[in-house]
Amino acid sequence: MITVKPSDRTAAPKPASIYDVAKRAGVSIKTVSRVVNRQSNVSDATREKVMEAVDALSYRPNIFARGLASERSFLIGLLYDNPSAGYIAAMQVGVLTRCREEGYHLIVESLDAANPNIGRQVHSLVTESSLHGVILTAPLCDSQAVIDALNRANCPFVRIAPEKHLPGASDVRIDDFKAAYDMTAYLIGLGHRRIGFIKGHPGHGAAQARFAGYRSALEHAGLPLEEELCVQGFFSYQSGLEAGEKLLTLKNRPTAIFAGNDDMAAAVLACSQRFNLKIPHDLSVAGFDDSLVAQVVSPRLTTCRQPIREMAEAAVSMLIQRSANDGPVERQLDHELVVRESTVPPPGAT
Amino acid sequence: MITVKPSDRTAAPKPASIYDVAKRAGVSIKTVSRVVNRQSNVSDATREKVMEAVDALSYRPNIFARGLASERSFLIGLLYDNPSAGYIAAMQVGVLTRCREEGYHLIVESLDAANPNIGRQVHSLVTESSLHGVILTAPLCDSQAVIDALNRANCPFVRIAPEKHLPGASDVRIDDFKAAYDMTAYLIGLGHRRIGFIKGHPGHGAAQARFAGYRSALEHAGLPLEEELCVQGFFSYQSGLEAGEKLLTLKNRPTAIFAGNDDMAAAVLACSQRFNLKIPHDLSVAGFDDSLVAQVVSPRLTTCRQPIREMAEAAVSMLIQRSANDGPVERQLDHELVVRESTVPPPGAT
DNA sequence: AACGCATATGACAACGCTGCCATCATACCC
DNA sequence: GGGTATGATGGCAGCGTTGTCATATGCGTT
Repeated sequence: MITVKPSDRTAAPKPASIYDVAKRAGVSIKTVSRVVNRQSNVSDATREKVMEAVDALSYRPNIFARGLASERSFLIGLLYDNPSAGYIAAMQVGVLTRCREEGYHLIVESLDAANPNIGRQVHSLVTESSLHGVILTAPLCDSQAVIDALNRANCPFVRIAPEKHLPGASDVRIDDFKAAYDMTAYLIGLGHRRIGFIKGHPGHGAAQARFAGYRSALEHAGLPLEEELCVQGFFSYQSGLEAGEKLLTLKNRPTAIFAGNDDMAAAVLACSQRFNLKIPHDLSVAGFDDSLVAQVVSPRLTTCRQPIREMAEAAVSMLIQRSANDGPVERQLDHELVVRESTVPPPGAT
Repeated sequence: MITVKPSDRTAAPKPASIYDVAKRAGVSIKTVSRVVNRQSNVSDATREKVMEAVDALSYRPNIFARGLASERSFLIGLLYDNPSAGYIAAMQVGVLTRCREEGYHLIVESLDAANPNIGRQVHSLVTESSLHGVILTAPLCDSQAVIDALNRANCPFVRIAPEKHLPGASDVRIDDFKAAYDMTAYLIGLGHRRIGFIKGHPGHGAAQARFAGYRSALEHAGLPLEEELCVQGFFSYQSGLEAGEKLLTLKNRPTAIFAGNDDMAAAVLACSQRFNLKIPHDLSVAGFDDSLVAQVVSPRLTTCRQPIREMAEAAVSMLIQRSANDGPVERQLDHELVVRESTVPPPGAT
């Protein structure tokens, strides 16, 4: 019942080669190569002829021949180890967008950051397919072994939203400090005076920066920093549950809780049910990241969006423009406060 | 402040080539090639010598040279167009696992299924990099243009959980009929007698199969199929909201609702709040897919899991084993009923 | 001893492209 | 008018591997 037309299968579908294009355009293959690679020293007339032939034959250079003959592989590697699904998906979209625009292809590899052989794995992966550059996401981007291997292979790389700072690395990130500052200021603006904060994993640079932003905003508003309102979390749902419990059992409980990421904020939501608190009426909750969770919990979370897609695009651009011998670079993109239903003025506010 | 040790950058990191291995093992490069490709007609002694050299030098064949010289590219393509994030991530993990095991690499491309040029895009992508095979996910896997292009390029492909049936395609899927049957039977087993069903998008084979499974389970249990309990949805959250509304305003409302996918089930959860129904106490809700949503809503959804990872692995295996000239193949994997907190016996049950 | 046959190994071209160098024409300078 | 910079183009080797074919070796048969 399911069949294939034999004709579909028999034809040998050889794509057009550079020879075909050269013949059709009446030039040498070398000239075709020049045009295709946008090199100079080709007359406009010739370029046009070649372009026409390229279009007519739907010619696309063979990536293997290209990779073999030149140092340029037109291959970007995306390396990750088991990150959040939404995160990697959003990133990949951004990466692919830019790759397509630039005629690059994307090779994806998932690695185990805990594997002691990780450095060797990365090195052989990179050299064997002479990747043009690689993009690293958490937690791989926080592994010194990976960075070292990449440097050893002289392979440019960019880390996206790394958590720790690592010497010799190029990064794309947002300003976590300012983002947390903005969120806190927004909550203060709503009228909140007692704002709880759930810290992220200590040792993660981003977690620290966010906490610092929170403190700074309080300070600027002339609000005291209260010890009991700042509890330690570890970015996990579970840790958010425990932290939320701590905050909500306080005699003088906060009117708003700002969690270091969305997972922990979602945990606070779940937790508050047990305290019979209506969100946002009795308690405002804010998260960070604008991950998928933020949009599917009820009420949806006010949070701070990292422009993952744009960050990924920026990373590819950096990779394509830069050479391995440039020094490390840091690039910061704008975050965005996403106000949803989980935050309102505190109870009793005018 | 951020610096790179110069030594890290200067070394030219040429990976070992087949020549190095041959020299070290004292054989010709051809013999090395034979060993590496697991071909026959190599003596055990020679094989061992070569293997040792390969290990010592961490030799890995250059993918470009390989792809250029042979028909085999060791490249698997994963094509998709904007699917759910969790879905694509889970799939990718499975694909990567098998690829790694078999020494293949993964190239990912995101395409626009609606683009009229899609066929040409796919064709040139496949031929230019002579992909060994490609894996298609929804909605690309339901595009006849894509299938045609692949067939034209003589490129093997496997579709994962396709929604429509398409002639000449190889598929990996679960038994949607049986899965929906099982879920319905489970609800009946809990004591439910009035079970609402929210249908998926008409025209999607899976949606139809699920509805058929639901009906069949009712029938086997001697329960009547009631028109008013079966409402049309379209797999979207929004459609689930509307469908839920319809079901919950019924005079004789169901004690359980089985939605054709998790998104619609999550919508029923949200919807039931407005009717002041406590889930699961007043109403049991079941979804389908075990997508991320199912785990983050509260209460977490009872649902039916598609083993996406395993399906992806199976797809890669099929691609590696099969040649383009084999006919299309269908492979079915086991689903799994995931019972969580959203389903309990109906109110008033013993 | 001569032959056939299977098994093991190597020599060499080819894959499609780019890098390097050579060539040729043109334009400009003193 | 001879010399020299500059732009446009082509010839050819070589990238690291595999496919094809040739060769060598060992063994059983007659």
